[in-house]
Amino acid sequence: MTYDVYAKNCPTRLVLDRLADKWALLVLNRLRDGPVRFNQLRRDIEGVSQKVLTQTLRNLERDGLIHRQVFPTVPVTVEYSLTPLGQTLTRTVAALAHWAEENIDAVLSAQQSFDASKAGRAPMQ
Amino acid sequence: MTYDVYAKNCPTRLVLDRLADKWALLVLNRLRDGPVRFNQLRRDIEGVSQKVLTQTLRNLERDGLIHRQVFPTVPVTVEYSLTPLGQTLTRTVAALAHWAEENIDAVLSAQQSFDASKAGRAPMQ
DNA sequence: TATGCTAGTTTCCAATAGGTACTAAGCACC
DNA sequence: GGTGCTTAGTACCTATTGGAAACTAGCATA
Repeated sequence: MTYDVYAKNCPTRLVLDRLADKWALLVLNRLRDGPVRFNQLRRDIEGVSQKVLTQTLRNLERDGLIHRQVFPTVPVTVEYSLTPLGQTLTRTVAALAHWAEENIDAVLSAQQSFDASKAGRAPMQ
Repeated sequence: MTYDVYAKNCPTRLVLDRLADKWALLVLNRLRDGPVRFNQLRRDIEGVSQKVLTQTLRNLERDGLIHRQVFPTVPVTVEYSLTPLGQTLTRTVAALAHWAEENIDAVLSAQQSFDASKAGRAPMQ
């Protein structure tokens, strides 16, 4: 059986939904170089709240993309790392982040000329 | 100057925000093979509402990723196509969609075993 | 005893997203 | 003249998201 990302209710849509998440992409990319602890992720990925980071990690864990390991130290230590499945994703995710860094200038200037040409009109919603 | 996707307020974050959007990814992927009209996109990408598709297309146009061409036919025809900048993205986007189709089975079984192991506990929020 | 650490969980509230549905414009067709 | 087509714009209303901040647990340190 073949799946089709364009089809409604197709399971691949669920996967794409998960991947189409800014925080999830940043987390996956950050885990490329090895395990990282919760608060380290929180510090590295600026702007993510504790609650949302927890939710993101839980979702990624549920999807089998990352592994959560608890060390009974004091205070407790929790390390997150990529699973083999997650590792198959990182090449693509890194490419996306890399594209963003490479092409940001082109995007910003496109936005400026777009906004300039639409100046004065009311934006939608 | 180098950009850092992990930094708050970094412009690359804006780009990643835009790409981390299910509908945007589906639209970009759908435009790979050539120009497509508005209602054709609406039919192909099941589940997207008119309003959201319009917003998505406007954002992608603003970012310089797609081109909007109006033909003064009756009724009016509007064709969307990838810009050269957008074309540099399609390889990555297609890889993401392809990954989703390839690894859906692994993800679904991971979800099932995760849910089974957590059965009975209350979910967060 | 009080404070702090990690890794969350929970509650409350505000902002945003998104769906439905109505409207427009301009012409072809019946 | 009324209806329909395409591609929107807009209003209304609700559902979901997401932030801030307080709370938990268990133990170490001062």
